[in-house]
Amino acid sequence: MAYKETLNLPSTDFPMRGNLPQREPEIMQRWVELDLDRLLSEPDPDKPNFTLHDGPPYANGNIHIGHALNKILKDIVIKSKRMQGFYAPYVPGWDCHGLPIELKVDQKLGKKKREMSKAEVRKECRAYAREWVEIQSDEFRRLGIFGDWQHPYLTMTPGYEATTARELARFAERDGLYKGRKPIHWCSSCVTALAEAEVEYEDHTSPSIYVKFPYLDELPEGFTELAEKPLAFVIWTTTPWTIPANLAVCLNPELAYVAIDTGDEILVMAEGLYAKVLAELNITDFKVIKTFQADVFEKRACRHPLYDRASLLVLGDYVTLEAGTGCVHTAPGHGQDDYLTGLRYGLEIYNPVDDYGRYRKDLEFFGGEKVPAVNPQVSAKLAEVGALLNEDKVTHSYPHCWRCKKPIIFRATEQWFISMEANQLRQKALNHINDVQWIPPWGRNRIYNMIENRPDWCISRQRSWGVPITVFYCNKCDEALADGKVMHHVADLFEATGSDIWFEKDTKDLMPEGTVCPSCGYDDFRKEMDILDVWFDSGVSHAAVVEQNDHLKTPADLYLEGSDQHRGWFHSSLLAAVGTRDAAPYKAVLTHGFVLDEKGRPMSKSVGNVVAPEKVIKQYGAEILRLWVATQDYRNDTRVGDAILKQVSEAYRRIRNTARYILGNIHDFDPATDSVADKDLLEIDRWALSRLEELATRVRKAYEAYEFHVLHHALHNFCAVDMSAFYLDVLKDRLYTSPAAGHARRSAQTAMYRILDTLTRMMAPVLSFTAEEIWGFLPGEREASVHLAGFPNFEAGLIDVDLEKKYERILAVRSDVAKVLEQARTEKTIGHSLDARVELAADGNLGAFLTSEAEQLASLFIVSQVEICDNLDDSSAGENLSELKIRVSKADGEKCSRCWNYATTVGKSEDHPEICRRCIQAIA
RNA sequence: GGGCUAGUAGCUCAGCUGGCUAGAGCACACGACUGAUAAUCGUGAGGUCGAAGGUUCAAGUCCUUCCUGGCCCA
Repeated sequence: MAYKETLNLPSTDFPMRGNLPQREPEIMQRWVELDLDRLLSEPDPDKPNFTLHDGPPYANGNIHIGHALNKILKDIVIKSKRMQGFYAPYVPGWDCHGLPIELKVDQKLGKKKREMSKAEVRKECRAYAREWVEIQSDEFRRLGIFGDWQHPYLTMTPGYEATTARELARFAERDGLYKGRKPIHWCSSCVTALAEAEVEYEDHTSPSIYVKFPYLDELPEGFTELAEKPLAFVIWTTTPWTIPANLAVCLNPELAYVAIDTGDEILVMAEGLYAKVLAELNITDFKVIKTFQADVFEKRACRHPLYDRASLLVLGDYVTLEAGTGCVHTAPGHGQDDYLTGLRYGLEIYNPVDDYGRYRKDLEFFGGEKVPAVNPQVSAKLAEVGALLNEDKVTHSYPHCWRCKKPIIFRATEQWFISMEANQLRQKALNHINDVQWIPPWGRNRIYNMIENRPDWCISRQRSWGVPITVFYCNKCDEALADGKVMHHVADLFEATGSDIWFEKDTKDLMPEGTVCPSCGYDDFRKEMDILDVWFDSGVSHAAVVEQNDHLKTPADLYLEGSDQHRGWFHSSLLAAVGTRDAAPYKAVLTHGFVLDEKGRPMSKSVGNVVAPEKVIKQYGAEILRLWVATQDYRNDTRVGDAILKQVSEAYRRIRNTARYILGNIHDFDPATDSVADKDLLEIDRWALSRLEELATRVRKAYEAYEFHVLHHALHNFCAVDMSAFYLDVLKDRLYTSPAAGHARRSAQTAMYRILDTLTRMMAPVLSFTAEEIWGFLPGEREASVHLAGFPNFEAGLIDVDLEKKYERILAVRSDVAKVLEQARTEKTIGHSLDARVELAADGNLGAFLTSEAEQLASLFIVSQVEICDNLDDSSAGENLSELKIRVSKADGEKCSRCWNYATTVGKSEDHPEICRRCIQAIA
């Protein structure tokens, strides 16, 4: 027992268990004391700038796992860039305006809201957003995200709002801004526009009518047989009140249509629907006289059944065979598809219904009537003119107002748009897309297709919580004044006090003195009460943040968000920048997938499969969440759940224990005085450093390519396979039993020290807490924080390809030996591998190789003796190396009670009868 | 319905321009050690590469169709 005292056993205070939920806050405290966020935000003119511009999360609710994934990825990018030698500041931001917050505040205020002014309600919204910014800020910091948290950007601060207004002014200056119409959900009872989130779908009984639209154009070539009788296209609708607004009938160019002779007339509908329809109409005597594709009728005209105007035949692929006739009644002012079709064909976005849901007075037949109550009258009128084929009732899901619970309508209203064609915005945006690096590359096609096909950007919202659209209307001629100069004037006012003044000040105080209406010369105006789409807010962040912050560089090097942002922020940012600057706001765009549960389903409260970051942090620690991010190939969707997190924490423990073991074995090592020069290192130590350098190279490349899962697997594999299972295991004998300050032990310590130093730096961007913890235990002079240090430089001299080849061969032999040792263990010949004596034999090349390496094989196999024989009869053949013969037997001699190797020298010494000669020399 | 995208062992990932019995690690089973010990080491068992066709001397890798997911639209 006394001999144990002469060993150099590992010793460290570095705890085996991470205890992350407790320890992480302590490490964060250290970062605060070091003032790391500020130090890392300080510009460093000697370093190239790398700007990752943060996409602002919405300032409402606690963060979810998707936020965690996004922010951790950004943090890994920022930290790795910094360690690669960049100055990489990170300015986090929040999206603060918009409907969800307004609705929450509405709820909170309840009846009180009615007595409050718009400006007062906005103050409540502001306070509400601010509250969540603080909460989320803490939550993000708890994840170990570094950034300028003292100076985040908020889309609701005066400066930001001023920029938003200015960017809008720029669009106006370039004639990119115009007023048009678009159908929106409208509640005639509440007299208000509704957002999709305020619409509830419930069952509702509506009329169901079939209506004939008489064809009155020339027939296409080859359709003469249809000229013999009156010809009509048959539509089906459940909203008769929209018939007065009908401007077109839409057909699907992919579907076959038929003309049916019913005796007195010829009716047209889709081939796949006519049988069903005719049955409903009780028409039994008919004949299909022609089948055709609809495209020949494109842009030919029917006559409106009630009014003396055309209803154009148009094409649209959204027409289906699910219901109706295949000929779709199209009122561009009253439906989404209808609207888009209307735009494509240049139809008027016609809406004869006022804010209270009444037809305009001048509408023939129905003026002043309320919709949809007017439905029976419309049907009656259609019957009267002979256009109604059938009337019935149908129950279907229909939108209702969430507040008053009444059915709502779809109705075109005046809205502000950014034109996709003015200044060739669309084409320019498409061109710029091609100059951006999309990671993964398919992102390019995704956003390209969207920009190519999207309609003009509707930027107005009939809401309170947002940046006002800073235009005025002449009180005399009603002309809109969207003048760049005037708008810039307003923006300057916002700069000082924020956009609330729009709702607080009188109109004349918001306009430059002497402004008159350009069309009538009058000088009395009213302000627009609509606000801007929040996508416009965040879309101008390049102007409000990147351009205005001296620490950041324009255009940003990288935007990094979920793949839904091809439609969202990447999209609006691109349009906002190209429209005003003719440049993309980013050089590269990186996207990640969505976080799903372990079965690959989206997370939802109702399914009960939500994994909350907060809970993971409490149970495992933020570090495990960070490592989880690095285990997943985030370019696809990622999965998370208990089993996966458990697996991640296992991987974590392996890395942590490897570090701990090394720390324990270098506790008496001072790199400044005890290091062994490269050329004097023992062979296997040189091998270990060669492997390390290859790992570092792979890891460096993975960081550069943003392939963090590659780096994690490489790191983990290195710890588990190269280190733990081989190198560190083999090293034990040398470390424990040789003289503490002798060359052999110092050589091992030198290698181990360098390995851990490199590993720690390499893991720091991912395992930010643990790397910091290890850093504090590493000996030698070093920066106060690993996050102030850099990645190690590439040392080509450490890579020794020949040596690695040699060890590859040794490891193959070792693996074969291990199998035979296992057999011996099963047969109870040995327990520990040191109980064994191994005999090897092989012909030719391998035999010569083994003979040349004979000296160190016992140590590498962790057995007591290895002997190379000429021939072995009763032996096992290798599995890796079939020419290899292996025999295992009980080792010769006695077990040394100090080093546990068997040796014939044990018992030969009178002074030390229990230990071997090697140990006697070691303790001498 | 459209645009984009994914589907290799229970899990997380490799598998380059088609070419040796499809690889790691983890988890699992069994065993060893008790000087990394709520650790460590060894061995083993896991895959018709989503399915079906096709091209080829040869396909996880190329082509077609289908199935099942995801994001965004409609």
